[in-house]
Amino acid sequence: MVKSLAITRPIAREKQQVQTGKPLTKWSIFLINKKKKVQTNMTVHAMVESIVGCKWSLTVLSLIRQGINRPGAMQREVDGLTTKVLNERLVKLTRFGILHKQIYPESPPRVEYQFTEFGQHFLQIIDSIEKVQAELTSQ
Amino acid sequence: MVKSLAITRPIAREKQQVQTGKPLTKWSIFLINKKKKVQTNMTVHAMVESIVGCKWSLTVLSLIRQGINRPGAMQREVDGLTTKVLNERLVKLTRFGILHKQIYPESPPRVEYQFTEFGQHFLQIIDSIEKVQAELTSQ
DNA sequence: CCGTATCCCATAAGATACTG
DNA sequence: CAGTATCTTATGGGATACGG
Repeated sequence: MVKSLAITRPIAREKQQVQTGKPLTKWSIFLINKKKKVQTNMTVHAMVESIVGCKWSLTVLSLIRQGINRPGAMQREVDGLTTKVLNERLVKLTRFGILHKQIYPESPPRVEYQFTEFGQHFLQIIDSIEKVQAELTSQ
Repeated sequence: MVKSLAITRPIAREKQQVQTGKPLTKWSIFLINKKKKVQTNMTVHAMVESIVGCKWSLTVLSLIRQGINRPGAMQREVDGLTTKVLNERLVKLTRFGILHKQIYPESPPRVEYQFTEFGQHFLQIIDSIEKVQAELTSQ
């Protein structure tokens, strides 16, 4: 008899965190749930794992920072990025409160994503990655 | 007829990178392979994804920085970290040249991990994560 | 253009047991 | 103590098609 497998992968881990509210460390941050903010015991550490653990997340964040902030444009820019996955990432980053989704009621529909104030904090992490990259390259 | 699934997850991505040598961007760094250094077209971006994407990696790096650098001690410190996964992470981080494995030929055997000079660059990333955490907590 | 839905399968990580 | 091996299962992400 084998016990059921623990939830382990990034997206699953996130769900688990939200459900159980169990912290990895002592801090808490906010996670946006539908229309209200719900406090959960998720850490930046866990958030970073959950985000970076998902393929294309860093790519998407980089793109938006470069000003490529419309889904269609992103897909055109990146080879191999499918609609489904792109949307999953955008939804997730939005749920995390890192991105804000701006919908323009036009025809054809237009949507733009931008960093929230909260999300801007995360850019530091992207920065540090690029900084390391630069350091290692310059040698 | 469905084509074989592309290799997509962190560890798999790493293998793919090493095998094909296809870069995600224009930079190259080193990956330590057995006893010689082999240049491969892996980027810090990809490396970070591959590392952080794996559960417990950040935890392990944090532990080592705190001076908890022996496998047994790590396991005692962290709840839920199994031998198998811990070892997988340590091997990987060592292969990446981020950690150095120091073996003391004693009995009982003693092993200690420490950051390589190369690996110290990565501490910036951990730092930035902790900085963000601190920023978000202090509000 | 934007988003959702379905199908599919290689695989990450937990559980467990075992060796030097 | 350090590390390996085997088994297991839920799931991330690609492919594809469809709807507003």
